[in-house]
Amino acid sequence: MSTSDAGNILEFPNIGRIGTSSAIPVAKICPHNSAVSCSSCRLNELCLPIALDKNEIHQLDEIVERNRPYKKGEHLYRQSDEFKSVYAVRSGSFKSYMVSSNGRGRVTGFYLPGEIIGMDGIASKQYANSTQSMEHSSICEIPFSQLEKLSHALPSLQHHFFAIMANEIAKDQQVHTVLSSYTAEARTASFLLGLSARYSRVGLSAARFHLPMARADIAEYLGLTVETVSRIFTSLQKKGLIEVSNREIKLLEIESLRGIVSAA
Amino acid sequence: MSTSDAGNILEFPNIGRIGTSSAIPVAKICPHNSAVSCSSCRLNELCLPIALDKNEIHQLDEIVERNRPYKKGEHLYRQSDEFKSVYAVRSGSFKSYMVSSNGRGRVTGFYLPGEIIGMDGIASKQYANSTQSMEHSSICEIPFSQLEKLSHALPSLQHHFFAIMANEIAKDQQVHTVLSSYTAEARTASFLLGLSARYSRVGLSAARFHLPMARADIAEYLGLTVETVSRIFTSLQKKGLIEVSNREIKLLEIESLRGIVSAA
DNA sequence: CGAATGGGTTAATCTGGATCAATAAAGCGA
DNA sequence: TCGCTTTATTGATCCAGATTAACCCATTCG
Repeated sequence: MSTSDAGNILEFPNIGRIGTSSAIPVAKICPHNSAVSCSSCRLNELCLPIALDKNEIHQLDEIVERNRPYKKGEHLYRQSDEFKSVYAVRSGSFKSYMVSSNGRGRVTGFYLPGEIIGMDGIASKQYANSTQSMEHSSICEIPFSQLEKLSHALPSLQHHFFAIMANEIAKDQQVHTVLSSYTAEARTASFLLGLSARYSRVGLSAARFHLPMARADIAEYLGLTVETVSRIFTSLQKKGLIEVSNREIKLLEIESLRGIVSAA
Repeated sequence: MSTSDAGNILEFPNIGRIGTSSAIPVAKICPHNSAVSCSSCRLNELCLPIALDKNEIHQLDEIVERNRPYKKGEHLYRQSDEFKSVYAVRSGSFKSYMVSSNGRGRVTGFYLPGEIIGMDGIASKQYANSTQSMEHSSICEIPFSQLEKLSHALPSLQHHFFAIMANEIAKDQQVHTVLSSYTAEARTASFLLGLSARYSRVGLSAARFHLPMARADIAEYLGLTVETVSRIFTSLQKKGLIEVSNREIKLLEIESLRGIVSAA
């Protein structure tokens, strides 16, 4: 997958690859306390520094602020806060959601290590979502005005940031397709395959992973109810396509899952 | 609204304004044969040249290619074509859609004058959608490699293009919310209000406009069926909130329509 | 420790919007 | 202008997924 899958989690053929990257080296997730610099961060091939040379990474390093870790449930920012920075997930995971007048259906994205959070605030100068840690997590904060200045100095950074944003747009359009036409089962399969792809790009197993989010979050994200998500997990398990135990997921028949998605 | 509402059509409070723009002057849609240069284009306050000074607009002008007009149904590009340019709608309208293995639910966006098309192709170097004219339309083509170079030379253009892309991201997230939780009626009301806002920013009436797209396109875009869209148009009309006659729409009770959306 | 709390599953029923079907009305090419 | 095709409306039925309602289990906390 790509440098930033942030904001959605669905798997599609042509989306999620950034043009410049060819073979992305497998990296391991950095532990919370590692990565005092981008050059030493194991995510640097997936995150902002992609395609930058050593000297350029050093310049990027200068503007990155490595904040204290976030506890589960802590907010990175809230809807309507003044936009100041974008954030790269170093470890853990985040979800963003919108508060709408009624109660339902508001999770807009999940963010895993190496992904960029907060780009929705750039245009209006305030964040359009609230974003919250789903587990103990750590973050690199990149003040946007400085990122802009640096992008101006480093054409490859400008190019890459354009690509990160464009990738987000392309994937949001895929999500649009999913939400507007897939069945509950196809949405769920697509969701699992998307997560799988995103985990595998940070060097974790594509076939076996931990869900950082509650069923209710998945349901909101996919425009379903908790009960439906739960039922579909059970039914996929009965069909032998996956194995679920609490939040541990094993994908047993990835091809069949893909089949469900493309039949949708 | 903002410089680029491209890709979705829903109205929301904080989305769709670009930070730098304060009071956007009302402009009229340029006729097909006008606008031989950005500086003389009546859309220049809404389109790419926003926030550029005279000299900068002139430089932008140099890279813009003003293509022959597109007939109804003609393709601007097709899914998987090599990405080369982004496009600004000069007049008319376009729709973009994705071909998925099954048949249904594939329209991903509508594009009106002043809006930017094709950004989904930047990341993967090929277009993720096909995009097609919905009526006799004209377009400005902006070769992306040149836009990138020029953005590097002109910080305000870089800033603005970041904002255009970010705006697209923010609005796609709003669409996510709509598709994942709104009822058919709320989706439709939201759609009409969004179109209204986009028409009014190019100087046309917010209360009365022509739908460039077929009911089937609206249905696909909103994740509904033609029948449902048709029924909801009829029922909104019976309630006295709108008046529909073929593709002519009059919004009679904008506040009530907003009420439907926020109750959703 | 027992109780409260938050997640998760399962089952029974209900319903909004899909599907199926028929007709009407525009648009359009010859 | 006619006939054909495409688009839109309306009605009757059906069904995927929502809703409602128990219930289970793990934490956590007084």
